Amino acid sequence: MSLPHALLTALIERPHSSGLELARRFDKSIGHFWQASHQQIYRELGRLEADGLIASEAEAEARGRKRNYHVLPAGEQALRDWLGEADASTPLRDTLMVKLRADAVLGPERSDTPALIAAIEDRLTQHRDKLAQYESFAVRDMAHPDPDRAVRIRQLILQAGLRHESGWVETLEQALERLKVQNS
Amino acid sequence: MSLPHALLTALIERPHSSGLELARRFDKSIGHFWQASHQQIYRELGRLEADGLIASEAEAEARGRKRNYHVLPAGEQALRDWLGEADASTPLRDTLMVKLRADAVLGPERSDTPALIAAIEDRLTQHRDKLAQYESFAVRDMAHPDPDRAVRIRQLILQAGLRHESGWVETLEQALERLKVQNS
DNA sequence: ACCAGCATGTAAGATGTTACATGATTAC
DNA sequence: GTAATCATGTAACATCTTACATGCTGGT
Repeated sequence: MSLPHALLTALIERPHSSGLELARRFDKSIGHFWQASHQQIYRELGRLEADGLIASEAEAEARGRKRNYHVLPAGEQALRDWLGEADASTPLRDTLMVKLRADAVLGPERSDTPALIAAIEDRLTQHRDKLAQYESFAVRDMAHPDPDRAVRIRQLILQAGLRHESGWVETLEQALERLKVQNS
Repeated sequence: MSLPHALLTALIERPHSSGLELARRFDKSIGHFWQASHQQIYRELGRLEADGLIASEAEAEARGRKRNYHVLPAGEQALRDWLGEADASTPLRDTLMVKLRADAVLGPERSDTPALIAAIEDRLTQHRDKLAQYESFAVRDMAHPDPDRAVRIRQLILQAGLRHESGWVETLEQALERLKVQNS
């Protein structure tokens, strides 16, 4: 589970942030590889504060008031310790693979292959859009004349995203090709 | 959510299966792209039966007795209907990306890069193992002389797995390369 | 005074994980 | 008969999603 650590990272990168500001950043940069809703973020910020890893400077603890957090030394240490923990590899887990298998098992007569083709085309559009977005980031990012450590790591993460999306585009294009031939 | 549909697919493929048999198959073929524990499977089988999508032939409803299920017409229809539903694209979501970003944000002095390198090497081993496993499947699968519809779909799914794992191997190798240079 | 948007939360339910409990069957 | 294993579950908890509730702030 990485949400608390993603929040610690985001707060070290930009201290004095509020929950909503963090939620907005999770919709952009961080969100490209770790997603979280604002409800999750508020809950997790509460836990991190209770655990003494972050603190808020809010005088007023009122409901609608902005609360800005910063990371305490214990929080930075927790993040550092976490870097060395082993994590299990993310297994492939995707509904479309299940659908393809269902189509194969049902067979051409009992399946509804045209509907599946439409669903795949929809997904393909999503991945192509994301891929285009990443490519525009890459153009901006690779132009860096003398990238430092942080920039090089960001480039690395971006390349992982590009690989992920172009892999899906390739997979889905192949799927369409095969399903359409067999359906005509 | 695809677990019920994955179970329907598995039960159409091999009717008269019990919960434990399904759980074992989720550790093999189906499990390569959709995972579920036996607890989840039992719970979901109960729901599917309550919803009238599957039925069990067990005379005795006793606790330790084997219960074999089969799919009812309503279940097959539910599966067919599901094929056309749109699914959201699986976003990249991985703890190692968060760790890389944390390392970048902490900077060379405050991070523990050697620990991160060890964690990445551990992950790299996992993905290489999986990749080797998929490659051995591929050798067996691609040898098919005249693949029918079902076999071609299985090959497609396997290629998606290969792409996924080799993508991770590539990403992690790049990460190690960059981190090590900067750490020496 | 009011409204739009900012900001923080609560509640309920689905899903997933971990640990444990219990009955039935088979091999010896 | 008893131990191992097969087979089905329960319980507790963590996570994630969806929908909703409430308070604050700035513009008109």
